[in-house]
Amino acid sequence: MPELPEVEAVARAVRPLVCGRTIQRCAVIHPIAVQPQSASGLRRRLGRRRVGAVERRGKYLLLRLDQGCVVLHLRLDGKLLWFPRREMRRGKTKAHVDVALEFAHGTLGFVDRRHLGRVQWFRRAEDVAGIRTLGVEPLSPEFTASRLSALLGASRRPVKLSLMDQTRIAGLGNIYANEALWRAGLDPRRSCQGVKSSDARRLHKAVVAVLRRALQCCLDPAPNFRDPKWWFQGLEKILHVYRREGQQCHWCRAKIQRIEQGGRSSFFCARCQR
DNA sequence: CCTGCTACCTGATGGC
DNA sequence: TGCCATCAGGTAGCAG
Repeated sequence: MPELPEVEAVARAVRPLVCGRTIQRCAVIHPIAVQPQSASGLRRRLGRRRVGAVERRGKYLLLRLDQGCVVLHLRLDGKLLWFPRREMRRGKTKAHVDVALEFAHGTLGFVDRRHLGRVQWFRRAEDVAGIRTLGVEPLSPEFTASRLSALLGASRRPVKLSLMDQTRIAGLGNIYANEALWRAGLDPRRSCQGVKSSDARRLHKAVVAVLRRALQCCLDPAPNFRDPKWWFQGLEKILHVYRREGQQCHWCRAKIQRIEQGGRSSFFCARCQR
């Protein structure tokens, strides 16, 4: 499920739990979560390694180790859970956990019922193709209106697809691409070459505003890894189009429409977005 | 190089 | 209630 704001909030929440701590042991309960790597390889690489830093790149989460780094991707359904030492002794830890990183003070569990997410080890983050080719971080100073204009370029594909293209902008997914286009008043079907510089300025502002607002929402309340059922709450309240087909546009009251683009749902207001 | 489609998985939801 | 179809916030890999 998560896009940039959710992954950033997870990174911030997990950082104080594991930074400076040593992974005593890595247990791979469901090997699909580490494919195409091997469970034994991951165990060997992570065991007795110290976590130096926790970082986010696009939607990837990195645990920098004293040797190499753990690369996590939550994909659609992955989550992190934290089990304090006491719970582990009561044998609660293994429930639904795919990969467990055991520290002296507790265990960090990766769970993903759908098994699309991954926990893997790489010598360097750049060894991951998906990370190497990531585009600009939209909340960094490098992300400017003219940079956005340039990266949309003269392509004829719909602007919504390019917004979600991780090699152009890192971390924007279906929800916030939809929301940014609504906020910018741009039709998701508009071709990139049709996005003029005044549109690009509005779109740039909208992307930044939407992500900032969502991040705020994700940080408060902060992720509670100790509650196995926990996930980000309250995001519905900040959504204007996503999953609101047939409901009134919050700006003009016209009905929100749903169409399909690149196999994903796009939601927009045909009156406000042109 | 660029673009578009499919596979990968499992659970939730809604219509009949 | 049960069954079936559809949908889900992502990416890699492959074909054209």
